[in-house]
Amino acid sequence: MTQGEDLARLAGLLADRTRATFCLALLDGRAWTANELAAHADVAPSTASEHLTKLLAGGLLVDRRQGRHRYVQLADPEVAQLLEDLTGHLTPTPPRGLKQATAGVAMARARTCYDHLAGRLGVAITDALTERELLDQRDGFGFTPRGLVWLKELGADPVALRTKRPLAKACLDWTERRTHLGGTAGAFLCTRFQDNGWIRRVGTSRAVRLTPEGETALHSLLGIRSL
Amino acid sequence: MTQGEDLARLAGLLADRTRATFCLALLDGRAWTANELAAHADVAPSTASEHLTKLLAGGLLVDRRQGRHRYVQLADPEVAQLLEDLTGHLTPTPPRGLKQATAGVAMARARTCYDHLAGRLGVAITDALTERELLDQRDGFGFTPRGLVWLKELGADPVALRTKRPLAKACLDWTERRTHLGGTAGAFLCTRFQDNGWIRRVGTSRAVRLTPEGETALHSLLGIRSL
DNA sequence: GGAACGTTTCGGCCGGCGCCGAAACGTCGC
DNA sequence: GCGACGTTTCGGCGCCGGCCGAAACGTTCC
Repeated sequence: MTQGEDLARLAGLLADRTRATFCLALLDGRAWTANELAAHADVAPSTASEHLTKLLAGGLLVDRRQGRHRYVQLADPEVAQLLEDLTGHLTPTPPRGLKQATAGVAMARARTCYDHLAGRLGVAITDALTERELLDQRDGFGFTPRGLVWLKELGADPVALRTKRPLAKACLDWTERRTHLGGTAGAFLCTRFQDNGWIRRVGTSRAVRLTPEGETALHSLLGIRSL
Repeated sequence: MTQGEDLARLAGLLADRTRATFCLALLDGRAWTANELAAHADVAPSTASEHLTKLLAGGLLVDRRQGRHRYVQLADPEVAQLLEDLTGHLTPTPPRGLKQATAGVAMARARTCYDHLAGRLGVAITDALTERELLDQRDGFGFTPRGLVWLKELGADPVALRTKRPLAKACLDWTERRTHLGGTAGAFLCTRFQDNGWIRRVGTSRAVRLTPEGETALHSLLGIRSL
């Protein structure tokens, strides 16, 4: 009985245009300031502040105060997963206009899913890892011993990756309808690729673009030719 | 941008105590009448009617009119999956009182998840199917040729099970945090078990109880001893 | 036909919520 | 210290949405 109230409370957090826009923006995994979000959702800063306190209190977001700024981001990967689930269940509205259409194409090709890679790029990497027996999807979803070595060779710190959050996690992709690699390993690969200049963010969106260097690197590293 | 509005609209459907209670009740997979739901959520019939039209319009529910009754149920298994996802993300509130506690134990042991079996029973069946190589979880999630024969021997109609909805689908269990069998095959097993008198509903809840006949049947059929 | 029953529509009430602008607070840089 | 800036608090406004009871509609049962 009280379960219904809890569900209503959770849904209520997202049942507002402005708050929903905030959360979707935060799905890029970055920390935003209150002002940025206000501008993005086209509301007054004071309004944004009120919404943020609600989302904070609801446990969907966490904040980090730095000087006169207040950075806010999704509370944890589970929240991101929840949002991905929800957006996946939306009735797909056909894109209006060329701009949105090309943006959709870029997102489908490669994007970040909270803190790891998704889209065709994310799936391709996951497939390649599985094919080379670095990742094992047969029982559970985890790295093989050889896969762990591979991660280490890429510069991963085995200790840093051993947290409460699972190393590898299957994350469902709503454009590909396939699973791709999440977890701390997925996050590591995403930041590593970015640091190496293999991928670059497209504008301020969640879409990313594979650089020429990234293309050759992916080919030599995992045998991925093109998307 | 409009994506935020869509998400808000979807969440808004569940952002009401009464509507959330309706949806959670409908998670048992059965069709309820408007009056039953009104009584269950403790609101006037007229209020329930208004909520139902909203949920209908929102695509979460479908209705079937029969005489002077209006039966309503979840629109499709995807909606059920969405609701399961959401409830799984709720902060688990400790049960208050002995009644709720025992109810929780029964639910954890065996329950229906929309139209198939979940809880320890559901997971045990899925594990047994996998172990006997009737179900294959290695790539994708599907029945092996031998598994299809097994289903047929249980009385499944191969034609009836071949619909747009997948035969086997991995469904995440929020008490066990493991996957169990959904899809048309999962639904078939659930109704078959019920028809055979192997399981019986506990009161009007989603919890089910394994009958003595069911216990011996599960042992001979899949080697499952006890939960 | 008439009574009982499930359902729906309508009006009206009430509370809550999102929004803004103004003002206050804190921090940073000069 | 002072101004600029990001953020928050507070009133106040307006509207939307949930709730009910009364009445109407349709079906079923007798």
